[in-house]
Amino acid sequence: MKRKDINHKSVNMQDVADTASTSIATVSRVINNSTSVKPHVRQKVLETIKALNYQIKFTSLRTKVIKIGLLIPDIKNPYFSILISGVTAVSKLYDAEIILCNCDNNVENERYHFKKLLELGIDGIIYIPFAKEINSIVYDLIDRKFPIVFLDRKSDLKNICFVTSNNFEGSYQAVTYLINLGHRDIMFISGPSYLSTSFTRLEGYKKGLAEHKIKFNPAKIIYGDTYQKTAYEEVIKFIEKKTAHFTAVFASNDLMAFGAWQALEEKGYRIPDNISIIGYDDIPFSSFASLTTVAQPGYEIGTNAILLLIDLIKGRIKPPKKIILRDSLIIRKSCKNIT
Amino acid sequence: MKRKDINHKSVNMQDVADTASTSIATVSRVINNSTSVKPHVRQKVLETIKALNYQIKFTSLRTKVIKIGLLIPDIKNPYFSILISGVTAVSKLYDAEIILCNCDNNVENERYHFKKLLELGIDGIIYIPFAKEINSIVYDLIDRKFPIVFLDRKSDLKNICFVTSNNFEGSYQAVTYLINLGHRDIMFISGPSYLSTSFTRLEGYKKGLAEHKIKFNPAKIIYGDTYQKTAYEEVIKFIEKKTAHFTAVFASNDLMAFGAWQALEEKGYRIPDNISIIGYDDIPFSSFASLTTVAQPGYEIGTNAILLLIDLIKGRIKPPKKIILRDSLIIRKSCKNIT
DNA sequence: CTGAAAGCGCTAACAT
DNA sequence: ATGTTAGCGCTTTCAG
Repeated sequence: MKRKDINHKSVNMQDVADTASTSIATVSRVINNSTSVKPHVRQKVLETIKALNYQIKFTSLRTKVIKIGLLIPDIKNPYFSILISGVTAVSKLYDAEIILCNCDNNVENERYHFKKLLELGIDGIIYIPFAKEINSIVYDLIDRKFPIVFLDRKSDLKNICFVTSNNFEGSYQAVTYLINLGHRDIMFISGPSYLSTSFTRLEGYKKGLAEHKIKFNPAKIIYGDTYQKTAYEEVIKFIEKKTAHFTAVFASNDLMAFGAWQALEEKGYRIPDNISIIGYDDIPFSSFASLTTVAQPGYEIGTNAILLLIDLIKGRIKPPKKIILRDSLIIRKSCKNIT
Repeated sequence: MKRKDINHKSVNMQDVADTASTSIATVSRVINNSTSVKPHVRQKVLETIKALNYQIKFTSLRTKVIKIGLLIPDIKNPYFSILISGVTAVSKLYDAEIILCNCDNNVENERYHFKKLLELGIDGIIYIPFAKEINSIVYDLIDRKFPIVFLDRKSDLKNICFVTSNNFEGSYQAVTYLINLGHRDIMFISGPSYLSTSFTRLEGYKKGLAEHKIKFNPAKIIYGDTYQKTAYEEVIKFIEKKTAHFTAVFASNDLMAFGAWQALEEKGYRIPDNISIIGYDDIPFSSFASLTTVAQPGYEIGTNAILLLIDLIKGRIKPPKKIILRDSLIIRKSCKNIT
């Protein structure tokens, strides 16, 4: 899409200078309050700007606004909305421009967006990985020392900056809580195993079991894809096949917890009377549904990410740098003591 | 934030031209596949680009990518997430850049974002109004014929483009459904009355009552602010004060429906046994919670909005232009027949 | 087919 | 205090 297709001829700074009988430099000075300009000249320029309805623009190629690309796996996941609200809140403080890229959990989209963002001349990227394979573009960016911060994924990559939360600890807490409530058969609904969050949460789950001498049973693990729908379907299957006995479900995110909840209700179980459920993320709905869950500080992850990115862009810090925030168990009413 | 603060010196097109022993114009031609370039020259240029790790950029001031500002009242509202997903899906087809602005339901933020967007030289704006007063900047934009499309608000403004859905019809259907189920005392939780959606939905509610000879009782109207929390609080108050008798609640959005639901449960009512509830929007959670609701085609509103905006930007159409999509009642399990 | 040069809208260095 | 001019990184005439 080229400018020439666009129907919009507007008055520019030179026009203002001309009709105000001064130079373009002076107009620029007035607008930027840079060096002092004689009051009556400034006055005149200001008036001319109004008169011509000139739209001030900071589009010089020399001095640019910070442009940040925000790559989101799935805009419809409420957890990411919270995270975005953290990013946008801080962006205002720096007058930074946030370019939103929704990948819809699709690797092709991700690749497309990386390419386009780079072509747009962005200054940095906030990246939430979701795919199995790290996009080759990403390796390239890291090599080039391009400012990029990873979210929610520790990864084996060297020399990257990331902010995440302590998923291991959060998961461990959740499982321990269930065990203390008397549960020993705990179904775990994992996200895709290649995501560090999923993996780490599963590890936390295992540690919780191990610490209470409960044998880990792989049959009790379901692999979902973060979506509510898939979790629902998998749990239905699990129940129909009578795969394994369980008294509690720990889902790797709230969306999947709700999918499981729905499936269980449909199969005649009542929550928490027959089955206890814990989720992860603490999306807004979880409070409504009284879902006990592990809260991730999504907003803070967002604010930390952009702050870190800006430091990177300004060259104030160099990778690697990691920020790990704390997750915390929020006890509500979806779990029952069965001792 | 100025470019000079930014730590990033990169190879540019001139560098490529130099080491490929050709001119910058030729490099540009190769990149844009514009005029034909001799195969071996093209080859050489391509190799040089790789060798130097040159990042292709479309940042010329002459030819620009379409930049669209997306002003969202509240990114945390799942309904807007759906809408955004519609916008971003289409944006890809045009390689358009979407600049996300989250207003957090705050007029100052809205003003800030309008100002900044304009300064960034965007080509058009997708605007979801939420404030009582239309920002003065907006009048100015309309006067200037700046490409802007309004969402979810019909408004009294002349010569604007908007896309919305038939809220009147949707609301009317919902109320009629409740009435047919035997409900005559229907509490209505409105959004802010100055929003056309709120207003129109209230009108639909009134029409539904009128058609069945049920007298409209203002005492049964609660005014919320779109948030779940406020609806919750207002319903609690309503019940405690025994303001009016009701057997059903019709909320102007799902978030508020859930707020009401929460309040009712807390006060000992069971849904739908004692009270029936209908919402509006059909956010993803409503299906989980089995909330009967009026579905707004958020995704389609988003796609239509950006399509319309691009037409506006390209000068293919002129305001006014309105697109009105259809809302439809989704019957689930939050309502009960009480006849 | 290709290079030189003008120019997009603005800022900043340099004169005066 | 202000005007002139070079340039940001690229595209696009215009010559040749």
